Amino acid sequence: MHEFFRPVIQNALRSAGITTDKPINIEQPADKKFGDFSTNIALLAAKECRRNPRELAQNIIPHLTFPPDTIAKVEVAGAGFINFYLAPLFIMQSVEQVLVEGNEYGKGKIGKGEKAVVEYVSANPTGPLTIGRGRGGVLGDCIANLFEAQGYEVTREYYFNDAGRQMQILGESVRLRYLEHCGKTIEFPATHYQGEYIGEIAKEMYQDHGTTLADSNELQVFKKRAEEIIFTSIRKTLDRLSIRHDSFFNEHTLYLPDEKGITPNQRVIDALRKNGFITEYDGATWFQTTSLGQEKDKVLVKSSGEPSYRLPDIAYHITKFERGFSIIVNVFGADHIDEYPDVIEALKILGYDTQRIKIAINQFVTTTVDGQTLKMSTRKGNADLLDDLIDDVGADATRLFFIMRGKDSHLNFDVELAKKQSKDNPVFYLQYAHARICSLLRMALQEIGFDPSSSADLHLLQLLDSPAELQLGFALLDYPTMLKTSLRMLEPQKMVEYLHSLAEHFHRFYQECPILKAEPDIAKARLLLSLATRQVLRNGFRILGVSAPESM
RNA sequence: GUGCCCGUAGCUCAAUGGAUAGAGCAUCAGCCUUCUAAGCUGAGGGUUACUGGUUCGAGUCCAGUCGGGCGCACCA
Repeated sequence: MHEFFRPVIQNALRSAGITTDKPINIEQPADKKFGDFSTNIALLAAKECRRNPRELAQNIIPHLTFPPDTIAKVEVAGAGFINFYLAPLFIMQSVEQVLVEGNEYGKGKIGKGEKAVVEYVSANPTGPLTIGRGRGGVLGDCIANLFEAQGYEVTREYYFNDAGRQMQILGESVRLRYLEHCGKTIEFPATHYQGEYIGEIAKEMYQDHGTTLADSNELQVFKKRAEEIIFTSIRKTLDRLSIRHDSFFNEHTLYLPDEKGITPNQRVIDALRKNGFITEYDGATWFQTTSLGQEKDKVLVKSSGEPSYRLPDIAYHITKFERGFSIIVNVFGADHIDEYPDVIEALKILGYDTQRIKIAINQFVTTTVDGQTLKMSTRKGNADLLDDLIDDVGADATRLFFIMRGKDSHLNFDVELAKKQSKDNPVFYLQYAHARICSLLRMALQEIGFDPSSSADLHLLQLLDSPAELQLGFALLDYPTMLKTSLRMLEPQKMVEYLHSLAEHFHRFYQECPILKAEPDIAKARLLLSLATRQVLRNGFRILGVSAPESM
């Protein structure tokens, strides 16, 4: 809709002889009495034109030329806003569009021909997924959906590392527990993984191998088995939430030499060195971030000769550029907040267009059970498990609760609320609207033989003109804009809010307007409006990954 | 100490620099012999943590203060 107004206003400014370099903003006033849309261009341009904003607005209005039957009223209000009121006919014609386009309604083409990569979860296989990871997973999945809805070719990627120190400790942890099963007395270090799952893996290995592995100091067998089991469990958990990935990128590949015998990691070092950002001291190789104004240099290669995580991380991002992605999105939790600035700096030095990289950071999750707030704890056995939460409240509530707050807000996950089968629970509020429409349509088929697949009577929608109907119709035509806004902000929460208000508009319409008892043409028109609402709810639910129940 | 995020109704949270700061829950008052009341309508509830600044206009941007969270490894 914003694209509908912008050129018209642009032309009006020109023919009114007003020149300004200010952007033409199209807003949707919070209060409907200020119109369906408004622009503040007269306020912005007033200063450089040396004119009173209201007077300027009055001068612009006669030059606005809209297509017929689209705009009902244009007026100047407040300090100099120009407010637009849509014609009822225009609104209802837009509703027809919803029904014509169906599942495709709302989708855009701005990403056509562009490749985007969205990286999320990326947990190393050292233990089961925690609730905190779940939030990032759902956020990433929804963001990927938003990109797809605008026509991007999206790769959903999971970056992991099955080498490295943490995995070493994992193997060691399993081995120690295994030795316990073999009857040995061991000392289990506090630095190792404490979770019960370690013992379970060890037990399985004991059952398969007896004590035959006890004398070997070889960690590999323990590590391998642990990795397999844990990765399988992670993917199972993600699957329960319909979180999927197209690509699993193993950090290990960055340690492998190419045809010329050079590893991607080494190439990064070489390139940074050529630019004068590599120094060596204390036996290690450093990224000289002090010359970028930071307090300390950052280790790229440890004195042991192994790269630190930072180096492959840079190399990894280079592969994203080399693989032709024009948009690179990274989703991660607040605990990784310090991770990306160095990567960005390095990429900038190496000449990559870092504007293409978008970072979505989600703040932490606390859970409330029985009014008691529990804090997430890491690397202890008592971290809250995502699987337990899904068991408790179900996949739909888990997904929706994770994204119903802005990603920058700390999320307080009220487990009791998520379980409630009542109106307090936002999941039910949304799904109920959908189920209610389904029920209505079933009844309509029975009572008046309404055929939802027929498009013959679409024009009847134009009969509708009550406030409740028009507001619902307006909400429907707002959907494509919301999708774009949500993507621009990398914020699926906007969609949750939108769908909530859409459901609200529907419930009000349903309350105020009798449907099956209305005269036949009106009844059909209202059923079509309901059908369009159901369509938009479904399309929105698909973006959020929430199911659309036919009855409740 | 320092980097990032947050501070808005009793609670959980909204508000692309715009108009009288909004929802839900909770509280109170109404609406079912009628298409799902898991719904709708209405009322009360605010010095947007504080102090300055920027401008036609600030919850929003800038500086500082006070609170809370997360980081600040030759772990990832």
